[in-house]
Amino acid sequence: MKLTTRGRYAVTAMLDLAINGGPQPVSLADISGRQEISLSYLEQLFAKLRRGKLVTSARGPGGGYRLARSGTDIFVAQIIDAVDEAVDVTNCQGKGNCHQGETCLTHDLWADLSGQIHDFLSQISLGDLMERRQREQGASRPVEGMLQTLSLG
Amino acid sequence: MKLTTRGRYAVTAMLDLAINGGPQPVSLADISGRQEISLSYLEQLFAKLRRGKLVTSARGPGGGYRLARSGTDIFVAQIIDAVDEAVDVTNCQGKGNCHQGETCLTHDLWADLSGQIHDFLSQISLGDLMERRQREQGASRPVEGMLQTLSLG
DNA sequence: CTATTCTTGACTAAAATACTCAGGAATAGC
DNA sequence: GCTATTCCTGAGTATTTTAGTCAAGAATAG
Repeated sequence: MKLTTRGRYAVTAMLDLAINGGPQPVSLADISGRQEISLSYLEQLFAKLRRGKLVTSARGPGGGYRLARSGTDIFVAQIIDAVDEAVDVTNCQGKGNCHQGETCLTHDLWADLSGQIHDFLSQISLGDLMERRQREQGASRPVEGMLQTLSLG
Repeated sequence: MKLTTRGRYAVTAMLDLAINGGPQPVSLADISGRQEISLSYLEQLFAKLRRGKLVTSARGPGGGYRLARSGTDIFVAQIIDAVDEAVDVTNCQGKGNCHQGETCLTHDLWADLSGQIHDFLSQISLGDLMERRQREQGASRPVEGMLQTLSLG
């Protein structure tokens, strides 16, 4: 699990899709305009999102991308996984040839740690993010919502 | 909150310090040898860790670094914060001049998200990691432990 | 047909990462 | 005081990643 700006772009774009899309597909040009992400960069990201089966595409005029399934069934971790291939956590490339075993232990440890983060992000769906967004637009009050539903704040 | 290999190096090095250190300081050369991290790179990392008041240093022969306080009081989030300066999450540099307000919303959203991860990593101390390590060495059984104490698995 | 939109691959500029190198300052032990 | 050890700092550098361009093509709605 890596946490970079690319993942942020992808989550943002997917959320745009969840908000502005529906039965009709949304073109990358639209997302590019709204979110100020370069079209070509979006093309790269959506190629990966499509391979990850998170979106489906329709070519031709009026075409674009749709969520492959309901936003309540697409999770932040899945989006990040699709665009940010996992880091190789081990120095020994998983061969386990770190001499005293101690080195490898810290590697396992880090792998577990990022596993935990992964689990955490697997609990947050696009639906959650949309829900929270609406609540904020109504009340113009920050945070809350998600923090509570996720019982971590 | 960024999650990169640099942070991993830092956590690994700090854990090495927690395990192999005590009243006596540990030299970077030792850590370098054990963890196979280049000495010069460690020097850079520890300069930041020292500025972050996570370690104290002693020069001269027999010198090295010590944890600035108990391992149970040093948290993974603090280590990562010390070496990986936070990302600027907004496109608008916090000016709030994203036109329709919608753009800014997704930014806030991501900021919250990484805030959550930050909170999460703020719950894991070096002490926890050491404790878990011992449990594993004794029982040679993976994961468990931390997963439960953190009530997230 | 034609304009639109996805699809792909190759390429590139800029930034970040993971280092190296060189010198200096402090200090413990002789 | 000398010397070896260790931290400390800054500058530089090779590699990788990121973010983005460019060009050509395929599908399809109208």
